[in-house]
Amino acid sequence: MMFSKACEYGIRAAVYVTLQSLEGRRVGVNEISEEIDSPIAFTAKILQQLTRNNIIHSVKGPNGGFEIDPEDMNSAKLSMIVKAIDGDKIYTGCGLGLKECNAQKPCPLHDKFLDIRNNLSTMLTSTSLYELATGLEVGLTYLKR
Amino acid sequence: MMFSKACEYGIRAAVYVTLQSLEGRRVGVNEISEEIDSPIAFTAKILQQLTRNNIIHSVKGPNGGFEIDPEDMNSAKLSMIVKAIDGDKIYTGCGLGLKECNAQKPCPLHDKFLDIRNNLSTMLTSTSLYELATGLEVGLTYLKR
DNA sequence: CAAATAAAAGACAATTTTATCTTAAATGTT
DNA sequence: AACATTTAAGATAAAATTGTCTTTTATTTG
Ligand code: FES
Ligand code: FES
Repeated sequence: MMFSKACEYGIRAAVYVTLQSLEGRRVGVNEISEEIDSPIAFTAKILQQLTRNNIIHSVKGPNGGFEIDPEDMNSAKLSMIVKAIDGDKIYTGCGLGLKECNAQKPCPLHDKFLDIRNNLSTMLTSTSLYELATGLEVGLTYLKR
Repeated sequence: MMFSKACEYGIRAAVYVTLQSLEGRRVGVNEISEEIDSPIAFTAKILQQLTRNNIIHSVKGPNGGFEIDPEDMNSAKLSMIVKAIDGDKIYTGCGLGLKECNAQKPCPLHDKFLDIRNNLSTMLTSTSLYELATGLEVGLTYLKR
């Protein structure tokens, strides 16, 4: 709706990886997709994207899996995940679908849309994986239902 | 990105119909899709939806076309179009894709997402077709580029 | 080194969204 | 009444997104 399905899974997966890395555990695709209730093979693809974009880190072989360096948890923002998976149309696209959002030749919704989009953008660039994982840790939030 | 393509076309079409109805002109699908730069047959389908939902009015036959009663221009809000075409997942869906947004068992993004969503929702329910058409009328905004 | 494990990569399949085309129904004009 | 015009409806088609399956590559362990 706001994000693609791939992006939703990507965020949930990244948050779960963060939570587990906080405990020093590396996690595999099977566990991840189980815990965030997502299609496993599709989730694997998405984790690959996150890895290629250096948002999380992967290790092959026995006892391998995905992890995120605790040092990076705070600097890893939602905006990075969204950009890696959905691209930046959410930041640069016109709300009414004109080629590009352009203040010189704005669509009728431009001003109002820009407002919303800036809110969203600010939220995404200021929210870290660490922040999201901590709510989970204390049982206040959920990644599946 | 935020709205489906169908919804984008729907809003642009509705605004164009409003603009023309302001001048007392009824407009056909061909002219509409020309003026908003959208695929014609697809646009026709979308206009059907808007008509079925009583957002605009259609007249068949020679000199027929689409129009909106000037009395309705102010009460016709963007939220109606979005709801008619994209449904209400934009209002009730969870940002991270959990079955439904639910404050009792919130996803990690719930609070922040709700904020954005409320902004968006308020914007959509308070913006009328009339308001959007007037900007166009005076040449400040555009429906195609 | 061989075997087992786990991610990476690539081909393929299903579903949804976007888009087109054809026929039918309604309405005004001659 | 016949005809032209224009929306409505329904059947298809194309493209994009979502999802699966198989093979390859890297790494650990015995
Ligand atoms: S031009 Fe449409 S949102 Fe800026
Ligand atoms: S539960 Fe996810 S947005 Fe409310």
